[in-house]
Amino acid sequence: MSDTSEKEQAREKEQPRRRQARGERRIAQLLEAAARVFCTSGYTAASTNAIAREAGVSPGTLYQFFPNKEAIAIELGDRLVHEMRAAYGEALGPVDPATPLEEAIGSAVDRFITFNTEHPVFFALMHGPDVPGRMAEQHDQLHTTVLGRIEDLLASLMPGAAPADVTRTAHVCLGVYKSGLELVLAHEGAERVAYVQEIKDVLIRYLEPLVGERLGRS
Amino acid sequence: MSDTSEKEQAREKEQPRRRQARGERRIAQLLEAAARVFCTSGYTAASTNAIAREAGVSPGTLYQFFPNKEAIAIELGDRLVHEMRAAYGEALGPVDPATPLEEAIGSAVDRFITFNTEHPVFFALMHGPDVPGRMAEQHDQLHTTVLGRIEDLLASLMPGAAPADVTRTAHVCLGVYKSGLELVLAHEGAERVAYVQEIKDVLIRYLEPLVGERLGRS
DNA sequence: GACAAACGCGAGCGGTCGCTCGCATTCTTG
DNA sequence: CAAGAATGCGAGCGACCGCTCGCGTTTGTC
Repeated sequence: MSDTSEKEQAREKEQPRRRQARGERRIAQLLEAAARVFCTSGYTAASTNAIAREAGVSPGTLYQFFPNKEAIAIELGDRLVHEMRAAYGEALGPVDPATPLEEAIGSAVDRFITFNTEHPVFFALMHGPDVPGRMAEQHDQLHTTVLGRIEDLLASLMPGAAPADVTRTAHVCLGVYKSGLELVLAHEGAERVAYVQEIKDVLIRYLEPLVGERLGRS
Repeated sequence: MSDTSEKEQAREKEQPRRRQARGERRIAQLLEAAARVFCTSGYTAASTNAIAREAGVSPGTLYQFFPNKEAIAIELGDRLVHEMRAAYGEALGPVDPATPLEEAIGSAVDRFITFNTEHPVFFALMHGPDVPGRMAEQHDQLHTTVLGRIEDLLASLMPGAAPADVTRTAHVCLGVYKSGLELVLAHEGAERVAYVQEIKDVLIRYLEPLVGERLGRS
């Protein structure tokens, strides 16, 4: 009964499908178009017909490469997460205890701000309240991963704190970053730079008292 | 030609319509139902049929009292804003220079958190990325008002700062509050209280260096 | 009690959206 | 070149949504 569908699913994973170069190009083209549309309309309000039109193809062509609307966002999200991990995976890695707090926060914020400004669709997809089923899963997974990294980083900075406090502090840091990112994306040029500095200031001043007992320089 | 519609519009403003007590009750009932549905689904995803069902009436009855879906949210927003102004309008009023920073921030945060936890639909309506036309206006107006209040308050605390810096600081404060509110609403009991304290800590530590030159106590 | 206005109902209209299907075209393979 | 697979098209299906309309019921007024 379910043998067929299971086997098909398995084959889908192993051999994603026989594709020509043209097909791969169309997929990239469609994902770029989807990123633009998602950016301006959000996931739910974006229509698949609009994505196809933006890509300059027919709705039928879109569904040649994606089984449904959600799969487009999933694939887009997967590629973004992959790219983020490849480029900035170490941004939240274990921090050198000799590094001053300002420097650690500054470089982490800079890396993530750079990524988010270069890929504004990332914020649109991961912040929308509308994302359905499978996408929420993907979102939660990334959220948990990032949060875990921040917790580890914080735990190494404030060794005496209770786990619950570390978790709470991590949530606050991520929340501050997200709200700051919204402000950063809403401004340009010098003002944008100033807002980036504000994020760093907020985080530094928030965390400094918590890591006060750390070995100071000199 | 347009005479008729103009007069009707004018009359609509002056004499909102001949209503029976039953009608007023239905309106309140419908607004409560709408608040629940907006809370769980957001504005766009909420269907007018679902609101009517939640209120236990037919779609036709709903449209007896509201010209369209947007008007429901508008009316709900108006009542919430009115209630907020009545209850907490002074929360961001001119601050007594003798009040310590912690106390000023603490009481302002407490007031707004109380309002938002008692009316969760307020956050849902004012934070959703989906709000259409007229509602965005209402949202912007409130946003501008609150921001202006914060700016005035900050200006009195940091007299030496440039206006652009005050504006930026106000945006950051509001952003921090909003992201904190999200965390507060996501938790309950003791943990919720702890997150409220975190908001205060973030704001106090962020603002303290900026108002350092203020007259200190003793 | 008579009359009008307000209230209440729910089938259904017009429109959009996600998605399909039949068929034409292009590419790969032998 | 022939055959089959991949690609491309766009009209349109089914579902849902905002909203309407005709008609029956309740309420206020004289």
